[in-house]
Amino acid sequence: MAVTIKDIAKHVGVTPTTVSMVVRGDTRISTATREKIQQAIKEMKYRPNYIGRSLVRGRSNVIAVVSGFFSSMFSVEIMKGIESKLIPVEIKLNQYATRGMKERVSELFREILYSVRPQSVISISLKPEDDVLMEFQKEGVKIIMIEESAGNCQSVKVDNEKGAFSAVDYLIKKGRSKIGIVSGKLEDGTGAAAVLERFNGYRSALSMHGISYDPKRLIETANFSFEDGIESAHKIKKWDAGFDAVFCAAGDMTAAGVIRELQETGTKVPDDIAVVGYDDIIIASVIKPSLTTVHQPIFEMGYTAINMALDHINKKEYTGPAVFTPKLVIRESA
Amino acid sequence: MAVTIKDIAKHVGVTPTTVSMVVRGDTRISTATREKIQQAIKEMKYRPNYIGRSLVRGRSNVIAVVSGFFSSMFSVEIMKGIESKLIPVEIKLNQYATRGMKERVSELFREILYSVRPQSVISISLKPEDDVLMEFQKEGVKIIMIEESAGNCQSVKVDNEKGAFSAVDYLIKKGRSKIGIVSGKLEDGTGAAAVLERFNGYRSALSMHGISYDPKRLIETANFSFEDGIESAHKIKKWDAGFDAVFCAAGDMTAAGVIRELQETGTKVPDDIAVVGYDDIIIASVIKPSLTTVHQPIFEMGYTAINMALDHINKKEYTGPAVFTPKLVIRESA
DNA sequence: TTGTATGCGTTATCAA
DNA sequence: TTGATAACGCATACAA
Repeated sequence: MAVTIKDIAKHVGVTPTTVSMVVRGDTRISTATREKIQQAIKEMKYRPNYIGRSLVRGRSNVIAVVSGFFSSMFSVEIMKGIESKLIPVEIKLNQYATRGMKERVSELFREILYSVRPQSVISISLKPEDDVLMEFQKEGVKIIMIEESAGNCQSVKVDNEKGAFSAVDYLIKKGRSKIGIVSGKLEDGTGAAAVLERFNGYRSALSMHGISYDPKRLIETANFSFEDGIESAHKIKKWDAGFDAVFCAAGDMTAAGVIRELQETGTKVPDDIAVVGYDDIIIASVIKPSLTTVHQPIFEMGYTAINMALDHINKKEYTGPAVFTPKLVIRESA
Repeated sequence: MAVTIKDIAKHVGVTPTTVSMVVRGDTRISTATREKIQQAIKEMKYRPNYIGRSLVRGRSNVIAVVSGFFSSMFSVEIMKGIESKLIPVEIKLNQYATRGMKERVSELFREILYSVRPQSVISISLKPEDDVLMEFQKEGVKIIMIEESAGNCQSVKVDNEKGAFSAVDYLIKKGRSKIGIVSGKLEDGTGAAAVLERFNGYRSALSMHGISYDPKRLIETANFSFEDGIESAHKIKKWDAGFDAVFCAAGDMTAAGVIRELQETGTKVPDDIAVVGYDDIIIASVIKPSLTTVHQPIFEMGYTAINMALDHINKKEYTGPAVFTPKLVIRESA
């Protein structure tokens, strides 16, 4: 069996209480006793059992990170930002994925709240129902929302509308007018704030330039995948509305699929159809033509989220940026 | 405060023991009592506190996944495989990253063993020292190693030597003879099993065809990154050894960098220099020319690892594949 | 079929 | 400066 506080206490000839105090760095213990105990801790290789500690404190030293999938490019980049922060070893990062099951979101959050009892939660593009949020507040567990927001939660956001606007505005200024949008599902309530905001940016850029919106140029996709892009390209070629540009709000991976399939079917990018992506993941600079896209400071968002979480744990007030501005990166595809 | 087993017991008029038994599905409880208790659990929204449960069981319901970085392509694909398995909600997936600090590997594993007390550990390309492995065995915590192996651990592997061999063999049969290798650091002890095996595959393919190995055609890189590829391309152009092909054992991302930079500096791929990658991540089919590469069944490896972990928890014997064979996927770059 | 008693490892409160 | 005692929520051996 593992070494416990009791073993140390017995070995040194003090009580568990005293050992516990030394372990936690309480200054009231005399130097002599402290040194004896620290010596024993080293010799006997004692390590605190986090489970016992959590039980008595009513809370585990966990930061829960919740996402639809941790394998998506966006989540990965967020995780990079989170991992770039030096997190104290005693704080655990737990991952929970809904695996795309929207109906499970609230249930998962409740499960995390009551059964895991974390210090705080970082939610990636996910938002549970209002009564769940209330329960979190009641229990004093903070939720940090990335790409979502709610009254009593801190959130880390990018201005999606501005990002989309800048992309479409650019296309129009380059002389394009039959501009389509490849978007995530619009009607889909949960976790679709970003989708809607980008769509709004697209429409407002059009109307600002006096171009009327044609619903035939809206292509909705579900998975933000390369394959979605290929499928979208088929629709673009098939639909009679005609296109001279596509703003791929569904992200670079999908944009890469669009470009690939357009090329395969004889359409020149950007000559026949210009393509602008969203995210600026590495693939954007690797494909040919390289992708003009809206850069998202995703890494920084992850870094910000973990800072907020740690500040909350340390009872400090977070005072840094929380809203990031995306930036159009011009390359070859538009 | 949250609802506990005691609250339920008081409400129904039984003891906590009885409630506990119902929660865990013990069949000895009479239907009448069981139903009353289940009713109360629903009404009062009781959820078991995993911390209490873990304490008394001496083990938390955690599967720890350890990796250098969770943001690497390889880890991401492994995570996809892990996530594709339906994991019972009461089992938690914890992530621990060494963040590339090799000297922290053993310490991190000990920390996980004694302070987290997980059910099992999935180690991605990481191997702690032997005495740490012994301690895990003594505590009955199983380590499942991906891309590594040790006496008393289950491991999930690919035959790297065979994969590298098939790539280089293919290049030679296509008429290339001045074949370089872009590899991870060879001398680097920890976590470098795969690097060495691929290098061996490269050499044995050469020697099988009577081509002598020229150390000037070995380019070592550190980070498996796109930038590493760019740097490698510079060396390829600069070195007097001459190249008509490059086997990029350091992976597709690096291969993409090599190709990009060769093209930028006027070298035609594959006409002047053929390039073969390793991994077959999505980028391989997206770049131009698309990348001939060795497909790694990384997803399946992750899926296998989580199955091994769950089988261990359920005290079943895992009986599936554990060694995967990579397969050369021929595209345009070679 | 249900209850009693005990303990898991740690910390908090209060007393000495 | 240290110790005694109780408590956190749950599970288990054993008794009834």
